[in-house]
Amino acid sequence: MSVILIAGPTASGKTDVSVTLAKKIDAEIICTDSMQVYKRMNIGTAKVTKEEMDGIKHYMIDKLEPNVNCSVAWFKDEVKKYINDINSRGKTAILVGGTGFYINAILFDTTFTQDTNKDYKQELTEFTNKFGKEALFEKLCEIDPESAGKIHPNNIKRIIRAIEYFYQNNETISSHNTSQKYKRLADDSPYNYYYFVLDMKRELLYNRINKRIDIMVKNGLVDEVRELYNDGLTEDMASIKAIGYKEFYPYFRGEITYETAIENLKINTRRFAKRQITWFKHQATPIFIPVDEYGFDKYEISKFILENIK
RNA sequence: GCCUCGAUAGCUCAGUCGGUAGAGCAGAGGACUGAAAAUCCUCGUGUCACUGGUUCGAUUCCGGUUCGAGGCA
Repeated sequence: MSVILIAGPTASGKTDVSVTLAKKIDAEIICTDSMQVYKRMNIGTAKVTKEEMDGIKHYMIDKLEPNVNCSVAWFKDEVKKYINDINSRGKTAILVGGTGFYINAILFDTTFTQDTNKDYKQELTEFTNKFGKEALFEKLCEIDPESAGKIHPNNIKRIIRAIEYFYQNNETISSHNTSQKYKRLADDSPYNYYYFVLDMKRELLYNRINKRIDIMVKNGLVDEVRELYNDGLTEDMASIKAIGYKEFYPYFRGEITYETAIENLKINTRRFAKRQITWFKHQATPIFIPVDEYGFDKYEISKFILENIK
């Protein structure tokens, strides 16, 4: 089974390139994006529109209500099913998206055992609020010194997961992570994959981000977010942690100005793009395509991709 | 025209009783395996406006110039 991956930071032009390529080779597209799965979040997530799809089938979009939290394990299983289905019909699957963590889970079939224990996680969160993060870290040091050496004491989220993992599996998360990471290092994938990342000079990317946000706002982003806000969706939900959404909540509450909200949105998007680039550079081994050197020409870029998958 | 205040990092500013400087923000680098658009770590950035003078030594003190803000005419 073979898949083509088109990844890259936000605003790098993935949608355009992927549809152009899909039309060329009669492929179908699966979105590997942690936020485009949510319904009612269209403008802010830069979700493909019907027109942009141009007749190409897209999957993993609008799969969840914004009040349901997505998870990698679920996402991976869903994508796997779609890949199998597309391949069984003799078509190629193109995975398009910027969530590197999800992409790796799919590509190297990360093993996820039993469901997470939300109650226990909640318990640990309450413990932290009561006794402090130092006490939480102490706990981890006792049960899993190896992980304690890898996870920074301030990274409460990771510490909780490590403790939870040990509690559930009686095995340290560090040994689990090592075995899963090995699959990537050994390039042990169930798929014959071609992995591309759209890349360009940082300054150009930042200009595109700033411009795109202005367009999103013009297209009604604020109204889209306000609807979610008015419907009682709160900032602790995974969906509302999305960039383009969380920035407006303080504005709706009157805590910051409209201008500040927009500026925060731009800053957060730039930082996000930077983190994405770091991921692709170090947690994956893709072929980087300097799209600026191709004049952002989707046909030229598709041509390059085709030349590299033979 | 005169008077006063200001000019220091990309931005907002602090500071140096004279020994060439530091905060916040912006920015850069990194980690990452069931919240990942999340979470977390590390790190700088300089003709101290220009020009004379005093001084062993001036970004700092004194004079002039330029620019900006305010005041008086």
